Amino acid sequence: MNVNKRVRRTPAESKSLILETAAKRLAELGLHGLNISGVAKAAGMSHATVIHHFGSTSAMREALLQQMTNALLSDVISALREDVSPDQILGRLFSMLSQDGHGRLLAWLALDHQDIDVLPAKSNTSELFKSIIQAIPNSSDTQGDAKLQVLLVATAAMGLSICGGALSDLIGLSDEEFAEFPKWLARHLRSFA
Amino acid sequence: MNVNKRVRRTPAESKSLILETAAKRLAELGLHGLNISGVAKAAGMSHATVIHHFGSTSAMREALLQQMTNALLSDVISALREDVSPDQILGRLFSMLSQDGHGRLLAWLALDHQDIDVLPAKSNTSELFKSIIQAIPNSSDTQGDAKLQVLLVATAAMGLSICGGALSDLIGLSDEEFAEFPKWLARHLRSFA
DNA sequence: ATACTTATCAACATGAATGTCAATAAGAGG
DNA sequence: CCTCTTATTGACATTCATGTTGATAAGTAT
Repeated sequence: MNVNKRVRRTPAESKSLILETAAKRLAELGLHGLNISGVAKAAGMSHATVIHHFGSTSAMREALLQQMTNALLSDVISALREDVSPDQILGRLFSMLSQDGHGRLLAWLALDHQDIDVLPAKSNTSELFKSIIQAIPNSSDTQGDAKLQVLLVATAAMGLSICGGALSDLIGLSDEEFAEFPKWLARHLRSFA
Repeated sequence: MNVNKRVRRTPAESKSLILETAAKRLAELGLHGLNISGVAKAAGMSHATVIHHFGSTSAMREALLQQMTNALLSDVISALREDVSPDQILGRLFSMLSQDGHGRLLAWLALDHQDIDVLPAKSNTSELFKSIIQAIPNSSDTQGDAKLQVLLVATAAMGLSICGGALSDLIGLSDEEFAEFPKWLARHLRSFA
């Protein structure tokens, strides 16, 4: 039949192809999609190749999280540099966290190895939150409020990305009401300050 | 050495022993602890016995969730019947969800088989939410607000039970500030109405 | 062309988790 | 004491994911 033709990529090409595929599978298949064999198959290579580039499965997943938080960080930072009004920042963060499986991936990592130190991209994420907190309108005596607001937004976004649909069903929200949730939350957060 | 002595329990005893052990392991070891072999070992029986009683691993986990949501439901219902003031109800729900791994178990179930229909205890949970929504003070034109508040509390509690500690670190909250979070949220929710 | 580096892959080894099955024994009821 | 039900178990089979290794070939440099 076909002679075995090998595609030989540069390491950078391979890595980005793999991570791209992994991200796609995360979005489509959920966290099940983030195993070596599946990703490799979807990327059109053998799983040994993936291990060759990343060293291990968990390293691959951490690289993916790294990449995703980097993207998130730069998104938020550019938003902060633009003329986005400060009271919209939390809304932005919220939607960014609940989209693209960011929240799900974070949650999965936290759930899987609950021995937390594994949380990678720590410095990045920390920087991200600092930027946001500084950008939130603070009255001087509600110093801590900004942090609590961020915590609320982060936890809610995470919970939403995991269980949002199911919870909405259980609570009895219509699709329209459910879709309004981020705006509703943003409105109330604005009134916090 | 020792003659093989078998303990013969009634099916009810076995089941409750297994679920008890599973709950303990969920709290101590996280979701990793919820595998057949581990639970069986910790309960002092062979894993075949566990399968004999529950039929499968996932059935055991669903039974555990069933039990936990039942406990949660009766807790909340008794709280509703007592003289708990309505504006404390969300706080109660919040703490109940973020304790004992309720949130983590729910999240794990949702993450694992994201094919949602597996969500068991649907009727129970649904009833739970209905009771709570009815108990929330509603102005007539903020009919939907109660539901959104519940959604906020549920998602935040879930996110908190998964990532709370890590997020708090990343955001830079002190332990005291972090501990204040539920009260802080409850205070603001009260002002929603 | 030749040699060298290394990305790629098939095959194998390993280990964990789940589930099945037939044999055993504990207890209940006759 | 005998019988019958069934909770319990060890051993086996299966599946799946991860990781290893030696061989192969694609591309680069000399």
